[in-house]
Amino acid sequence: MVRDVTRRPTILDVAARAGVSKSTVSLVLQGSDQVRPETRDAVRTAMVEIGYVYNRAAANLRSASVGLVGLVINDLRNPFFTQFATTLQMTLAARGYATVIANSDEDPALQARLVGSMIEHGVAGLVISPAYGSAGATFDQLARTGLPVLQVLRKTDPRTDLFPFASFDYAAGSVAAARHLLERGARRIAFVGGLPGRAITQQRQSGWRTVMAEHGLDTVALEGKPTRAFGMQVAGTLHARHPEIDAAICFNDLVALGLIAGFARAGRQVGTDFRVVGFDDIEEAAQSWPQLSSVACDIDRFARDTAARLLDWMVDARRPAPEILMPVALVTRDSSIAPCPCAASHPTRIQ
Amino acid sequence: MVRDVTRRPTILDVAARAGVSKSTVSLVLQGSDQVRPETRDAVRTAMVEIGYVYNRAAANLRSASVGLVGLVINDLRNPFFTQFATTLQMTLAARGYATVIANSDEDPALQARLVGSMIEHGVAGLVISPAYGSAGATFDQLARTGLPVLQVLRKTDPRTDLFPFASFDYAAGSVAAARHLLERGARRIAFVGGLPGRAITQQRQSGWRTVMAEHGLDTVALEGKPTRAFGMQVAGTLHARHPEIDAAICFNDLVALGLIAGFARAGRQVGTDFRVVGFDDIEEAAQSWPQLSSVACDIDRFARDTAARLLDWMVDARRPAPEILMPVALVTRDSSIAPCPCAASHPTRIQ
DNA sequence: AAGGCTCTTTGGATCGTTCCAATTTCAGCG
DNA sequence: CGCTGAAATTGGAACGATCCAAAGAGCCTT
Repeated sequence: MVRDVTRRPTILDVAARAGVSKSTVSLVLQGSDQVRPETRDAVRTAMVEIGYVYNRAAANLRSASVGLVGLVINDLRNPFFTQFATTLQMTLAARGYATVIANSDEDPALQARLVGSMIEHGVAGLVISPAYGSAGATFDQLARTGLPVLQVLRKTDPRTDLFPFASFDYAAGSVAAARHLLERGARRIAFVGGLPGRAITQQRQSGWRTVMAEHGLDTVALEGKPTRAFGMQVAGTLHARHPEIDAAICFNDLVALGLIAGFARAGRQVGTDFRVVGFDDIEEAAQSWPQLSSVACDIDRFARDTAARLLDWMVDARRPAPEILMPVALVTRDSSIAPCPCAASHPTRIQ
Repeated sequence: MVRDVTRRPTILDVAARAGVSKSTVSLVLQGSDQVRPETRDAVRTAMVEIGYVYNRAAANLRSASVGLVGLVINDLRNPFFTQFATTLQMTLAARGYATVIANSDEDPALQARLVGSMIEHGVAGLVISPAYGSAGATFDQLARTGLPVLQVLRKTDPRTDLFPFASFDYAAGSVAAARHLLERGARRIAFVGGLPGRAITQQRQSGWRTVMAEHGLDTVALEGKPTRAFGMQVAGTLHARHPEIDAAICFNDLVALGLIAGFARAGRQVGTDFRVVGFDDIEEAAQSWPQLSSVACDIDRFARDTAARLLDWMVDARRPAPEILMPVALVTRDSSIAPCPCAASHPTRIQ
C-alpha cells in the first residue's frame, strides 16, 4: 500500500524511512538526550529527505503546551505601543514562542472577541494593554482559564493578584519634568493632552501638580486626545488666549511634537520663549527640531522584562509581583533648554 | 465515574449535560442549520453552564483549517508597515481570522525561523513583506507546503505565479512628484534616501529620472537609509555643499521630515527657497510643519485589498493575479507650494 | 552461563475535535 | 396503520503528535 503523495508526511513516514518507531522520532523532535546520536542523525536525515513539517496542533492536543503567546494592544498605531509589541514579539521569538498580536482599537467588545479567539487558539499566556471600558466579563473569562495574564501600561482590572500589573513610574517623571522647567526659569507651566479622568492622565499630571503646589503656582491643564493633531490645536489656543504660559508638560511626545509644529506655524520658536517636555521619549524626539525633551520610558527594557516575567510564569509557574513600576528618566534637549535655535544640542540624562 | 473537575470541559461534557451526542454538539459549534433550534439552544445553554471553551487545536488536527494567518514584516517599527499590519489584522479579525504578526527586522535568517514557526502553527495563509537577502530556501519551503502566500510591497522571489505580488505604482508617483516640482519652479531636484541597488529605490527614482531627462536636467541622488536621521544628515550636506539644489524628492516621508528638521536647524525654511516631496503620506505628513507634500499610498485600502485577496485564495481557492500595482496620488502641501510660512495650508490632491 | 544493570527503543492508549455513513424521528399521505 | 422521504441525530473512525510502561540490547559481574 503506497502512501498518498499529496499528504503531508507525518512522524510515521519519517519513522518508516529511518527504520525506527514513531516514538523514537518523537523523542528526536523533543531533543531528548536518551536517543543514540547515530539514530538521531538518521531520523533528522529522513526528515529532511521527505520534507517533514512538525504539526504543532497535533502535539498540542496531547501535551497542552503551545508555544503561542497572545498580545492585545489598545492602539497599535501609537509608536510607543508598536515599539513595545515589536520588542516583546522578538524577545519571545528568541525563546521559541510565536506571538499573536492584535489591536483592540480601544474597543472593549472587539477586545473580548480577540481574547476569546486567542484562548481558543490555546495561547500559553497573554499580555494585554487593555482598552478602557467594561471588560469585566473578559477578565472573568481569563480568570476561569487560569492562564498567565499580564496587564501592562494600563490597569483596568484591579485584581493584580490574578492579573499582575506593570507600568512606568509616571508620577516621578512628572515631578522631574516640572522641577526641570522651574529651574530653567519657567513659571506658568501648563499640562497639555491626556484624556480626562483616566488613570494614566492623572499619574502623568500628579507630579506636576505636587511641584506646582509646593511653589504656590497655578495650574492649567488642557486635556484632550493624545495625538499630534490635538497638540497643534492647543498651540493655537495657547498662542491666542494664554500668552502668559511659558512652558508645557505634554501627555506624550506626539502631543508635544504637535504643539511644537503648531508654534512653528505661528512663527513662534519653542526652546527660547516657550519650553516643552514630552513623555515617552520616542525615537523621533531626538530627531525633531528643536529636539524634544522627554521623560524617557525605556520601552525596550520594559518589553524584555515583560517577556521574562511572562516566561517565568508560563514555564516555571513563578507568579510575578502583583505590581511593578519601572523607573523613568528625564532626557533634556533643546525644547526645554536651548538658549538659541542655532546652538548644537547636547542631550543630558538626569535622575 | 465522576469526571476530573480540574480538566477543561470537552464536547463530551457538553453533550452529556445537554443530553445529546457529541456529534450534535459539533454540528452546533459549526453553526450547521440541520440541528433543530430547540436542540441548538439546549446545547448552547449547556456550554455556558459548564464553561466550555472550544479547542481549536483538536479541531484543526482533524479538519486542517485553522483560522490563523501569518504576517511577516521586515520592519514593523516603520509607521508605514505598522499601519499596514494593523489594518490587515483588523480586517482579518472581522472575518474570524487571528493574525500572527512577526517582525523579521530585515534578517533573512530570522525570517526563515519565523516562517517555519508559522507553518508549524498551521497558518492557513501568509502575507510577507520579505527581508532582503537570500530567502530562496524559505520560499522553497513555502512552495512545498502549497500554502497561499502573498508578497507585498517587496518582491524578493520572482515566482509571482506561486507568490503573487502586490505593491504601489511608485514610478508613476515619482513622475507626478517631479512634474509638480518643475511646475513650481524648481530646477535642480535631488533624490534623497533609499538604499542603493534595491528595486524599490529604483522604482521611486525612475519617474524622476525620466522627467529630468525629458527636460535635459542633471540628476543627483543621495542614497542612504530610509530614516529620519539620514534625512537630517543630508540636510547638512545639501546646505553646505550643494546650495544650487532647490528641491528634493525623498525616498519616504521619514527622510523628508528629517530633511525638513535638518534645514530648520540650519535656519533654512522649507517651502519657499527649497521644496520637498516625500513618499507614503504617513499621518504625520499632514501634521508636521510645514505640512509635507507626499506621494500618497493608500495603505489602508491596500491592506484591505490584500486581506480580500488572501481570503479569496484561502477560502475559495481563487489564486489572485500574479502582479498588481495600486495607483498612487500626489498630495501637495506647504513643503512644496507655500509662498510664505504664515499662509494657511490648503492641501490639494491631484492625479 | 545466568543474572543484574543501564541505555535505547517500542507499541498502544490517549488528547478533543470533525467527518461520514448509518440510524432514528417524525410529519404527511394513501 | 403502515409506508415514505426528509430532517435530525448518532456512534465509530480518523487526524498526528505525546506519554508511559514495558521490552530489547549490551555490558559487567559473579
